[in-house]
Amino acid sequence: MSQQSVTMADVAKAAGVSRTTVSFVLNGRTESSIPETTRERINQAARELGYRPNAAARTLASKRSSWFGLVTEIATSPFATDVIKGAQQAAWKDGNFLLVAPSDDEPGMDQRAVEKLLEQQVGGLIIATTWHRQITVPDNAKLVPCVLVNCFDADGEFPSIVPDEIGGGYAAAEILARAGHTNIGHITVAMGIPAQIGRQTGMKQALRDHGIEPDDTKIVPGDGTADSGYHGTQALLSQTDPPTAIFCGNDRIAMGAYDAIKERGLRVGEDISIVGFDDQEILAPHMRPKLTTIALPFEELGMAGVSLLNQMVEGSPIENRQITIGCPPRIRSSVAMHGQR
Amino acid sequence: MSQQSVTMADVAKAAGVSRTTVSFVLNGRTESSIPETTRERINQAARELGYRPNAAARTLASKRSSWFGLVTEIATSPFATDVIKGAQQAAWKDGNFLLVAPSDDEPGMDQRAVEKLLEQQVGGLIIATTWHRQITVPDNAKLVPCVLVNCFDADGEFPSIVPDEIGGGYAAAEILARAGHTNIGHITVAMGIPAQIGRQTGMKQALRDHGIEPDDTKIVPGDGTADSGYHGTQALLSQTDPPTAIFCGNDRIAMGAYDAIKERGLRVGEDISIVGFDDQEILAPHMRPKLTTIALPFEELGMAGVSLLNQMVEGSPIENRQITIGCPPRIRSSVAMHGQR
DNA sequence: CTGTTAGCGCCTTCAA
DNA sequence: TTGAAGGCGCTAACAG
Repeated sequence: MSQQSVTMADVAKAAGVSRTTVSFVLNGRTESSIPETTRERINQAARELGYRPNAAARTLASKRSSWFGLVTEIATSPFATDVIKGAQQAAWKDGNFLLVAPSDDEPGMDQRAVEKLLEQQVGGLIIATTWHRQITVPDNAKLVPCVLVNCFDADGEFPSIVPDEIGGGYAAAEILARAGHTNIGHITVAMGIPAQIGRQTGMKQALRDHGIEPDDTKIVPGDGTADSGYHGTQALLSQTDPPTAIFCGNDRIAMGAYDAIKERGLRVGEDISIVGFDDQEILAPHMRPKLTTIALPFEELGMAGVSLLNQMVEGSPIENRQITIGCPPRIRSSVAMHGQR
Repeated sequence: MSQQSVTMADVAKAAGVSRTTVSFVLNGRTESSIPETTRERINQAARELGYRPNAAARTLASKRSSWFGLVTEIATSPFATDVIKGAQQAAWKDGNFLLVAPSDDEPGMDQRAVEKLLEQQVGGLIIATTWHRQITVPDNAKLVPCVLVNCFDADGEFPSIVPDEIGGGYAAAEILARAGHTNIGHITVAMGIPAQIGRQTGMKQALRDHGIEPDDTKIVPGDGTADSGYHGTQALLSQTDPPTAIFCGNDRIAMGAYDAIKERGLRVGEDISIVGFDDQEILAPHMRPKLTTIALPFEELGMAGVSLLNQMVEGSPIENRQITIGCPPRIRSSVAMHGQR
């Protein structure tokens, strides 16, 4: 490090006071009130000398660092980067940093990542995943406060923050039902994952609440790819009584659905209504017609993660160990009113 | 921090040696050779006690930290996250961390970000942007080694690493020319930015090299959105001698182009060939037909950034201050052979 | 209200 | 080959 090194002692000397005094005013301690003039003198000296606090020294002396560790595979995938963004913003606001360590499928890597993070004296840990699922948390993560984001552990030992898949599925189906559709298809994401289960459950609930009996023959299993959306849509539209609306398990499925619909000479948002899920910013607003979809609140997940962590670090009791965050609808142009009531 | 605190002194005591000795073996110093038995004894003691080095103490004492700072707006945008990924991997491999600080449009914010990073004793700085462009670097960034990634400063004071836009444009046009197309349209990204200028320049060069005289009436200015691709394509296809192939300035433009083409009852990859740019992983491989495009080497940019930084920190002379990294083609299914030679 | 005094955990030079 | 001692820059009791 080639930084010039101006220390507190230097500032103290220049201002003609002791290091303690400098430490107090520079850290804005109010408990012992120091004359405004002294204060000013010190601040000025610091400025003139170009004093810059040394975070390592501070961490060492105070035994508390200004950063949290984030271990995640997200850094490796473009899908959920907003959780990093949210976490970062929240941390940054308090002058804290996020140390992000890449998570890896290779077994044991997570443990190593956590280990490195602990060496850096992180005050807390966030473990985040790209897609909502169950994980097993490395043991050493228990050494500091730790919260799970977009994932959860089997026995709920760690507080976790996840999207409200059920609510999202409900919202999606409701949009369609409210538009007058009664014959609604669904193409799922990969079977068995929380997103699939939750969204489908929510959808069925919404249908029932709107007086529509869910029909399992209208639900075709997909795998989250555009291809599965394409083929799923073809299957649905080939039924004898084809749906007038389809709730696609995610935006990419919707992308495939668009293609299948257009290929049949039908029009999305007129003949067939589509609702997606995820609200991928690169995709949804750019489709033709622009896709009505349900947003995954990644940024909020990240923010909630650090704020929960903050609470834990400060020792506040946390009331809610399983926080679920709503998935808000993004109404655009792929849904049409259908028939009359 | 609630970590149990086992220090080197503890290990030393347990192993019956001095702290110095412990420090030497734990850091793998070879210069003074310590008996294998002692070594083993120390390692075992460390393991048993659960010793974990304290990075803050190490940084303080050695005056060199194990991290680089990355200031970027990328953390805020899903478009170029791979540069973080690449940088992180490269850093992580050496046991180093990346401290990433959000960059902000608000003037002065970058300076503040750099300031915070310097306080953390970063050994070097990377400044990265989402899209290739010129920036002005905050003054304080000069205090440590600093490299620019996906951007550059006006007077080339900082080493910078950027994608080879010209080469990419050349490759795109060449794919089309080699497929036998001679009437090739182009829809640009936002006018005046390096991507637009470089790609267009490369394209024209490729055409000339293939005996095709560039025709400016075939070049329609866009703005990088799917909408501009849609309208640009309509314009192109309405010409009296419409192009048989279109080089779209980016993948989203290509997305719009697909829609316009399909709407006219033509088939992408048969009647009209399309080449994109960027290779957005969420988009390009999911389009129908899958989009042939030119990849932006984000990950490599990031990796090159930290490896250059490593060199600088170690004081190695750097020969190349302006590194440009190739944009490799991704051949998929949107280009068809055209006519005979 | 301000200054003195100890460390924090580790690295590193110097002796032994 | 190993041990002793000093110091990195800062915080935090505790005096004055």
